[in-house]
Amino acid sequence: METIALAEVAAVLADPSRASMCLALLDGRAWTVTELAGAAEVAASTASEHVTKLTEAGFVVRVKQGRHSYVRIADPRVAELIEHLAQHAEHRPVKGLRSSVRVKRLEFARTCYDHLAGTVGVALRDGMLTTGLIDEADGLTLTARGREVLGALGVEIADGRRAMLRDCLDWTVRRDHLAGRVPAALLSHGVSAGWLSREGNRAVKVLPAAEKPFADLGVDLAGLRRP
DNA sequence: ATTAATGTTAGAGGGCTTGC
DNA sequence: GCAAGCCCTCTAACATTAAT
Repeated sequence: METIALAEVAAVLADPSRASMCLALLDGRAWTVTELAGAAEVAASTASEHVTKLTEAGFVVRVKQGRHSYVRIADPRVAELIEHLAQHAEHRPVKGLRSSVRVKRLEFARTCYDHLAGTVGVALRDGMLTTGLIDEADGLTLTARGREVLGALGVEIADGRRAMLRDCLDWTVRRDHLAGRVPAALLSHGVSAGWLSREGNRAVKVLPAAEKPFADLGVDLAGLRRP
């Protein structure tokens, strides 16, 4: 029974068009069906059918707003599942200069659904551990000092049942970065505060304004090798 | 009210796999 | 080899909504 369910779920992601749509949705934004059709390079009607299948499988949710139908990842756990599958897919060698540059940018800093991943994401986990802002003695927890520093930086952590902090394996660096409400709030605030800028294809640009706040979080951005 | 944009559905075609 | 079935994709038609 479970094997049948697993096969059915896997079959939903086995289609190249649906896989392209899921990867596009990993940037955390809500996409219209037309935008997803463009991302997957299929007709809007085809995209609409794929969105229906992804919705029925629980991978995405559809929100109707006027004549638009917005689609987004249903749950952060779904995003992490897709991210982990991408980890295997990205094992293939990169061809061409443009692809190589794109991969290098993604390796340095990118979004993993709603939080920061890549070299910067991993450095953030290391830095916050080293400076005692988080603790992993009894699972990942935010320390009192961590709350204080984040509060001083203006990062407001949303309430909710989702875990505050958890590890998320990074497919480029092959080490853990932080997932959960805390890193989600940090990315959101980082973008609005002008520390970070979301580029296309999930890449994140680290702006000069990020140097000071990231130093407070134990990350020496100048010491990280940029692409 | 009309036009344009967007999304959904039905039906058909093509490619592939499977069973005979 | 051939028919049947499945899956993916497309066009065409239609419904809905926003813009003019």
